[in-house]
Amino acid sequence: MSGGGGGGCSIVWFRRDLRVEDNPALAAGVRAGAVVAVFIYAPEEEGQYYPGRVSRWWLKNSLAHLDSSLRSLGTPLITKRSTDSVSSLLDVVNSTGASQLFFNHLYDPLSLIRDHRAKEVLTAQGITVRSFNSDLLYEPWDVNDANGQPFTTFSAFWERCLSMPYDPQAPLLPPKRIIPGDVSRCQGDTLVFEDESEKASNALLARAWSPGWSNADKALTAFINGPLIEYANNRRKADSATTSFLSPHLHFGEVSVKKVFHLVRIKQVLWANEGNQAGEESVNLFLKSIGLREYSRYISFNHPYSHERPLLGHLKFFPWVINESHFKAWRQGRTGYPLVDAGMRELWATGWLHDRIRVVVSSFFVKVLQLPWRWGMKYFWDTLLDADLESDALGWQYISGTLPDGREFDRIDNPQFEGYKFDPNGEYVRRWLPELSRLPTEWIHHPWNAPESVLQAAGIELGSNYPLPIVGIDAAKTRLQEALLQMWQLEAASRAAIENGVEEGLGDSTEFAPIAFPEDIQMEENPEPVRNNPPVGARRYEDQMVPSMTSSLVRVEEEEASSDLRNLAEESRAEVPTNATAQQNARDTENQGVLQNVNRNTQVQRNTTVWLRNAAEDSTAESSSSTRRERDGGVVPVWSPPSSSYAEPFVDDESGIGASSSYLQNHPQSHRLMNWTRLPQTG
DNA sequence: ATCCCTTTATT
DNA sequence: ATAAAGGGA
Repeated sequence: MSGGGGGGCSIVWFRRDLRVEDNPALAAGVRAGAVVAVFIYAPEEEGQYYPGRVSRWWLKNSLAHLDSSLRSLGTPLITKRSTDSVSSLLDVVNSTGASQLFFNHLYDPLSLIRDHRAKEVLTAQGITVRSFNSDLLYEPWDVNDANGQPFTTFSAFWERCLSMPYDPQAPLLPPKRIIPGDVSRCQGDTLVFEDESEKASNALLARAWSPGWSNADKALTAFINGPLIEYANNRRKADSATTSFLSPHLHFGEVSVKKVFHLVRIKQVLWANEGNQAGEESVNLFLKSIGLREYSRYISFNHPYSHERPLLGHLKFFPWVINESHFKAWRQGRTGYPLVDAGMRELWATGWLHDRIRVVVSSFFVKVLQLPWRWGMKYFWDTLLDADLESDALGWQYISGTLPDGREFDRIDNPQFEGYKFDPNGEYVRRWLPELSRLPTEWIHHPWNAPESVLQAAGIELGSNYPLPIVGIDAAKTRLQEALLQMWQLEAASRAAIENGVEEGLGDSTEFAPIAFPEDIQMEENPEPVRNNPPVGARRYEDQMVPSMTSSLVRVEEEEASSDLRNLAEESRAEVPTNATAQQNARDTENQGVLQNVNRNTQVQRNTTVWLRNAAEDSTAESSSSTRRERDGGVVPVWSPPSSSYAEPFVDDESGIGASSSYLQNHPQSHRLMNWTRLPQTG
């Protein structure tokens, strides 16, 4: 039972590194001898962040792809269904006699804790555990400023990454063959990632996307040899298919960032030699987006609560508008702002959104609707094909103005102006909002200003087949000013209370009473009183209008409808207009009929939310010296209070958000993780 | 050169 | 919002 002696095989534990190329853990396993390749599916461990439907679809396909690659190299992928990854690992150890465990690092808060526990538990069993960097150019603990401190702004961080004294490791080749370990006594489980109705909803995804590491590799090559050179010019257009479309591949580690970086750099040198300025600029911009992904891991590692709490403390005092019908209107794309609505419908229909539009819809959510950003983040999590906790947390914190270098909080982006910026001809809006398709470009981004005659000619009746703005921009500005005033007052009061040593009651109770994500029931019930007139062609007008379909897809869609009837009672049923707007690239059109049903996982989420909350609360600790060093279930990274910075005052006035002085000094509640690097790290 | 205006980017 | 960068007189 000791797990075998020195001669045992190695377990390679796959997680979000679903590739055989440039996979250090796999390479180490192969080097050490016989390999047992394992994937453990334990979504309940993710708590509130149980993966969404489209994300699970991707995972399913990616695993199948990996399995067949591994088989062709000599060994199958053993899959385990679990609620406790670590005990499943122990099972595999015991049934295979493995003596070593190899895996690649992850940096989200849950993985940090779980992986640390895995190391402790397996090491205690006499297993040699080694872990590697496969997800980043540089490990977070290797990128520090001149004082050895972590960076607190992106640009400084990225500058440093680009000028590190040593290059990122060169990508590893895939193994030529793998000696299989003995898995005859190791029971694998068949993993189920979707139920019947989800299967139907997912049917169209495969037309637009090909999960799997070799497909990721093809996508990378295609991008580098194609759209990359025009990236700088095109990246501003909401509608163009000129982004890399690598994000879901990257999320699951189907392609290694080091390889991306490496290949893109080669192009850069080439273009630099040719004097191709635009090409170089494009490379820099694309690499920057890779850098943001790196930074998201960096932030997550250094501030493992960043998916739950604002990095700048004062935002915890912001009086969010708890308005579930606004939340619903946003999700359904019925806010009355065409660019926002088009984006939300594309998201709903396809699980995909251009980065620019992500900014537009999330900024609208936070600044105009003033809904709690975590709701929006959770919805992204549930609906995005490339849902990624670290990236999404960074994105939402940036938008919310809760990063030292984020947008200023009192700034409101006007969707009307952004519309003309990112979608100057209104094509994007017309594609996703068929009810506005006949509106002239002059009014397409602000129909509420359009003369009655124009609206009539376009078949639009505001408030009926397309909503009036649910919140006016001016009203939003006013409310935002008031809310900010209130926020600063509360913050000041809390600070005073702490300084007087009264007790941190005010601060802490708010801090740790994050506004709960609405329960699904609450979300789905109380159907909004809807518009009186169905849009032309709509058959169930109480349901949401969604994007137009290509005619070739309508048939599939209708089959889907019948198999999905039980969802009619819920909100998330899509109506399929019959007017076809075909054309454009496959990715855009072929996705369109895909339906989203958010929160299928109610049950699971309810049962498991507690885990996450405990973990987060404990690890974030109070804004005073953390004494909580242990908790149920295992060892966590040990926290240490910021040392000298404690005497420093908080930000002194409203201008503090963007203040240039040290973030950590101004925000001592943001603990640094002190001794993580002391944990066994190899590779 | 210098000023003034426009454009662009912001994680 | 704002600051930096670019362009034109």
